[in-house]
Amino acid sequence: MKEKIKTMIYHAALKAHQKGILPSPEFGEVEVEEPKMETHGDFSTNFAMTSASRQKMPPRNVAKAVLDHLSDPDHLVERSEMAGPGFINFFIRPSAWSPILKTIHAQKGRFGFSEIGKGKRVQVEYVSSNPTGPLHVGHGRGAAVGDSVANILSFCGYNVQREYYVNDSGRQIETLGRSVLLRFKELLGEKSDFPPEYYQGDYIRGLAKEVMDIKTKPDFESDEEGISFCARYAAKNITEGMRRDLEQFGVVFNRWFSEQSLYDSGKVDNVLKELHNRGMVYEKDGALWFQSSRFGDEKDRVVIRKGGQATYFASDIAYHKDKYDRGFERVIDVWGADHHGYIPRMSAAVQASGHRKDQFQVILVQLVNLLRGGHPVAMSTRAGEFVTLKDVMDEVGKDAARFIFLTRHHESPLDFDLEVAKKKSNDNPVYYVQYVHARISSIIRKGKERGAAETVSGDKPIECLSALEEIQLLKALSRYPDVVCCSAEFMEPHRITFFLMELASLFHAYYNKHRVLTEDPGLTSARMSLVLAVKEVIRNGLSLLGVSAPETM
RNA sequence: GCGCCUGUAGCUCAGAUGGAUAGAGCAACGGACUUCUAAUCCGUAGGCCGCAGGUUCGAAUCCUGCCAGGCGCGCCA
Repeated sequence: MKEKIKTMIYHAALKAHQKGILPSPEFGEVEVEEPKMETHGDFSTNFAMTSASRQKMPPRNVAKAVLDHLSDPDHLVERSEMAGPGFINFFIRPSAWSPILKTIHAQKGRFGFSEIGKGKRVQVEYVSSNPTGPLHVGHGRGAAVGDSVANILSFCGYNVQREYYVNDSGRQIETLGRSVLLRFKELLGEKSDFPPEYYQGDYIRGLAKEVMDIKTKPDFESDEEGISFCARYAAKNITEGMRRDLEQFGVVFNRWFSEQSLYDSGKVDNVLKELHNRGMVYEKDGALWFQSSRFGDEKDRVVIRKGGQATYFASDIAYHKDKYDRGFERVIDVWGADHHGYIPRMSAAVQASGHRKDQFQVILVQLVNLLRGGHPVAMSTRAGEFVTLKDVMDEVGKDAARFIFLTRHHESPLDFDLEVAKKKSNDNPVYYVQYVHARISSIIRKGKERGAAETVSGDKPIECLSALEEIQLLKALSRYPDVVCCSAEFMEPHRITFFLMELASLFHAYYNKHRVLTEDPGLTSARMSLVLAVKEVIRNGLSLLGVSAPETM
């Protein structure tokens, strides 16, 4: 609808120019918005104001020229007017909204899809938590955001791959091995001072017990062998646990990419050699530095330390190069907001390997404050005490957790209250939205019992949908494709969440005021068509968020 | 000290590319179930959009400076 209005304005301006009323043929982009106030119509444009200087005419004269040349072959507009300093407002004929139902019923679950991605290959990497401990709530938010962004991009015509980067190499893994080995030795009766820099959580003891089951006696040749065995065992085990938790959370990756594999295949060495050949690395103070400052970072960064070990950054350079080598045109990383200082150097690395700056984007996800009944839940990573993602899922359910994670812009901190998330009331937005789906499902069932089933084809006359609440619902449904598009463009799933809450609110209001199943078959059919469309869009939107749409509640 | 993010109703938050009189939910108060699911709805009230300047026809939105909070500034990950 909005697009049609844009076209109308453009054509009117063109015609006015041909008749010599508007001097310039340059119109710029025609912008159309939906005014907040009903008295300003259904759509409004500031076209006259933005092109006033170009046309060298007062805005109101430009507006008049456009208004005088509007043509409306589909008869969408009931009336149009000039307002204020030069706005042009359009009032849509109420019956012009209902054709959207036909589109929805024809496209079903694909309604709102688009081709803006043009099949472009894009990779979304998310969660990528170190395999040194279970996933906690913060990772859950990252998972929800990343997964939803991937869903949305895919829906908008991108060829999306979902990837998890496993940091299964380096010091932290060694520390993990040491931690497990030490607990293992404790189980064998050795006294130890467990160092504070080791992983403290109880799960380490659990892993040590499992190691004990495999190695019934301390038959490690050396500590080194023990560490390496425990490290490999623990990392594998923890990664498997993450995979299970994420699956329960509805998140499934196309690929789990091992950091270690980058070393094994020589890709880290290769990328450093390549950078060396191109003069982008240099030695200083016994270390090897990458010239990230040439690409906008505030200083150069070490890739090989004095002792000869590569930094995490070195494998990250190799990893990101590999992403582009695999053919991804766009790479999106979802990171915790505390890593934001890492963006400039990563971006520099991407540019250094010959890619455009805009081919690499990072979505920063802010932290989650876990509450219970308004009071903070104590969590200390150092002491290894934290509420895991699995705990939260088991307590509040997958749907509530995912939905609530997506009720905020990803860059604003989120209070997650376990009590609220469990509540089955208006406080809890997920049920508010899902309830719409269940209510409509119930109406459909009742309708079928009454033999109204065959009237639900969606192709029946729908002119009788003229109540205010019906027009509002139709307008909201018409907006959905635009919402999805924006959500994809800005990588902001919360736009869909908010849209769904608004649509749900409109539906509940409608439901309370009007009956769908009436004595009038024509009216009943039209209303069935409307609520079926609402149901379809609710399900459609929820699926982009990774939330289910129940038939009954 | 430098950099990034945030600051909107009592609380939690929306307001993309600047648009007209600032938007929800919660909490508070008052109403609505003999009806297709009350996990719902209707009504009332609530605001120097952190502060001060600037840019222009027009600013919550853009620029500058302050104030407050969070995060980051390693040859850690």
